[in-house]
Amino acid sequence: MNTGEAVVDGPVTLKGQRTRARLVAAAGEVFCERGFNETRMSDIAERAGVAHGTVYVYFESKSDVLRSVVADLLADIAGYLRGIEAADTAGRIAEANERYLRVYAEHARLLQVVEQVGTSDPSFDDLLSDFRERHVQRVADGIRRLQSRGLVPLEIDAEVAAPALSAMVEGYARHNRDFDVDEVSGTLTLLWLRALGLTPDGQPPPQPTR
Amino acid sequence: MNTGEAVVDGPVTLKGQRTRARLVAAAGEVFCERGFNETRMSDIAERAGVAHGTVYVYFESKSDVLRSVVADLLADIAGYLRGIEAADTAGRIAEANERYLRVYAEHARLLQVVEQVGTSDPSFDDLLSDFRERHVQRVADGIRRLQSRGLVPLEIDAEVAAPALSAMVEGYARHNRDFDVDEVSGTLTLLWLRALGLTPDGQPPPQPTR
Amino acid sequence: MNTGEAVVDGPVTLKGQRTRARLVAAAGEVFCERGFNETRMSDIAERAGVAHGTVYVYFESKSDVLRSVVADLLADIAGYLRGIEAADTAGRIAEANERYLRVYAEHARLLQVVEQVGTSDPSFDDLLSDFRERHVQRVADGIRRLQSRGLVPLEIDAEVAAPALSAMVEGYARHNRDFDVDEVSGTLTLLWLRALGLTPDGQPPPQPTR
Amino acid sequence: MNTGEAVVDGPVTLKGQRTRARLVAAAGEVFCERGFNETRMSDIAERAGVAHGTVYVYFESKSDVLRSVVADLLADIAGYLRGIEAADTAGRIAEANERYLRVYAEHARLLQVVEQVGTSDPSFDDLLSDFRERHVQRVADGIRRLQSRGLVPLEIDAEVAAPALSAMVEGYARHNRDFDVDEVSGTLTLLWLRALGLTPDGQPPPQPTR
DNA sequence: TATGAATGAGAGTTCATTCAT
DNA sequence: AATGAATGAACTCTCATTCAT
Repeated sequence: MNTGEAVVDGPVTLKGQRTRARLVAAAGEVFCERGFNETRMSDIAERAGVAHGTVYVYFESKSDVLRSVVADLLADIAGYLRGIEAADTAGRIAEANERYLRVYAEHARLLQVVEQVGTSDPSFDDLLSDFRERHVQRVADGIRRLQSRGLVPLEIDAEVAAPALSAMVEGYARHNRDFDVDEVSGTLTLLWLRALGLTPDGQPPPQPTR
Repeated sequence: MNTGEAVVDGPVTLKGQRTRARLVAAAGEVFCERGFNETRMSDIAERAGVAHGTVYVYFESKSDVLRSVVADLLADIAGYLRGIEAADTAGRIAEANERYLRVYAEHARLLQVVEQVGTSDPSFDDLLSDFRERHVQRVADGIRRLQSRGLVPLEIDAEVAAPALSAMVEGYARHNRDFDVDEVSGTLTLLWLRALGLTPDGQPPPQPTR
Repeated sequence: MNTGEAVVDGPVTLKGQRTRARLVAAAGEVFCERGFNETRMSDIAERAGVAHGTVYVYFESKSDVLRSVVADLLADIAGYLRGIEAADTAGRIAEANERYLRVYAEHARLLQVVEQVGTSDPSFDDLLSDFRERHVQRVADGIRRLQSRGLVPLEIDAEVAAPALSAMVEGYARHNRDFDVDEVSGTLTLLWLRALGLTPDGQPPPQPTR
Repeated sequence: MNTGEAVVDGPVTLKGQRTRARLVAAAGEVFCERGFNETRMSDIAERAGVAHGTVYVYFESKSDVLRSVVADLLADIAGYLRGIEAADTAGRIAEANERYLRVYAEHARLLQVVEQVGTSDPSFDDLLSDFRERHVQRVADGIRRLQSRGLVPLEIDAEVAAPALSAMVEGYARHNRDFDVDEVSGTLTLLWLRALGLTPDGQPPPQPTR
């Protein structure tokens, strides 16, 4: 005796859960291939191997499908960026950048699609903005910590530098199709460190005169 | 009966030229407000104060309207970025960044819309990519020139640094609504210079030991 | 495997009978609240606290559910109208009208819904027409009996008066939401009696000259 | 240079006005034949001899089409009921009833359809209720006038009698398909007059003793 | 008996585009 | 050059009904 709706509560049975998962996966693929507006609900259904109407058993609308896809996506990305293991400053920055490039490259197309939708649906814009904002704030905190330790000059405004450096890495990944992470992440990290006044080993450069 | 088509040759009469101009201006506005997909041809016509069908006197399709809008836009931006006047390295970089931030901020929404369309129509993607690529190449040339003069270390890969630093500035402008150019352009230029190993006066820092 | 179908034979077990009864009751409620077309099978199921598919264990279609609801309804109404106890003519008419008003008011919404469906499904139209026709014929018989006893003038066509006076009472109830039966039934009966040429005590008025 | 929408302002050209009129006429026919829910927009278009989408040039939705049909209908009916010419009381009542029966019979099916829709869309219910209420109030005013002239006994509550007698006539027409107006209107008027205590010549009966 | 996932025909609605005037 | 009526393909979403479990 279950009066709840699958759309709201999620599927109850194992079969239902599998179908829903297939749909989310299929939707992710098709959105990447065709973009959001150009994707038909029937494309998603077909890709998942179910009937047209089945999509509406699990989702309320096409936007709702995308929302589920994005939820999975952001959770995936967040997990990927967590757990930096390097101990020293330069190593941590290098590792963070490398991971960012890697995960961004992997999901570039889908992120682009979400941005596309965000242009006309603010809720998706918010989703990305919030995610990015959290990331930027972590970076800003890191910069301020380095400043308090005297490793980064105070003349650098962390509130500007954090979004700027983040944008540098994200923007590189965004605008360069199929780059080799191993090749570019070194240079990007180098730029990042120098911009903050750190040497490649994470130390401030010797400053004889100043 | 007129042998030439207005759509191809452009309007002949003064009245026609004015109508066409009104339509392009109206389209720019409406695209910014609603995005491309959400804009109806009738919205454009209404905003321009003409009948629905009149749009097709001047344009072949909705995409064609956008193409005209974008042509104007990119020409405008290109003009804006041209003619840097500062003489020294740091000043030129500062001026370029400031102009970029300013023009980007002014047209951010429209650029975003073009990108949105680019997601599903490669011709618009190309338009932006080519424009950006030309900009990036100018930056890369600049970096290489500085390297050849010994002002920027050779360990920096200009082919990576140029798109990265460009992305830093563009990305900052993209993700920060309504920032104050005067406030941030200083920090961004500072980061740019330091990243390349230049001091704020455009000189390489004194390097006593190395 | 059971040879008899529940839908045709009615539920066998006590549990089944209870579920079916719950469904009919739930359907009656929801039909009243939303109308037939606007009611979803799932609304009925939900209201009855069973799964969507369960409705089809007991009913063949949505129309079939309504048919069951209507069967209950008409039986209920018929029972209500039966067993007039008053002995004299005026009293019988008054009692009949009062009961009619009362039972109609109670079930007004559901009757309206059945009529709504009758607009496109003649079988429901027939259900109501037959029911009404039986009622009208009883009234016509009564009028003719009064005419044969000389209490109602022969110039009144019983075949017209019966449906007309019935419609007067039904129509009053139909078009006046939440009227007070006790307040209006007196006037309605008075009109009815006078129309037939009877005084409030059920006697024809003294007719000195004619 | 017309920026208004046809849907709101009505068609500008003669051709448009004709098409709109054809659509309203066609819709009236099809609604009568199939009922509202069972009528497809394409049925209306087909009947009017235009393409599917053309309906949406003139109407916003299926309900909007019905609204236009009803507006025409009620205006037509109101015109029909206006302009009673008889001079004496009984004649006026007879004429009013006859006209009502005639116009109701003519539009019975469409009125039924509107009522059907009213079941789930209160705005249509209101349309009919308001129309009926105005009619009833005119009747009530008439009864009160007769009472003030001593022609109708004060014991009759005009607020009940008016809707009741109106319902008698409407209800008769509603429930009897294809009746002959000339045959029944006499009896109905007779009942109406007697109910109010008037003789067929519109005078109160001689009341010797009372 | 009961469940709830799955189906798919079908409806209303949208809107870029065409075209007669 | 301009109009605005007309088109119709295409799309999203609904929901009664079926069926495997």
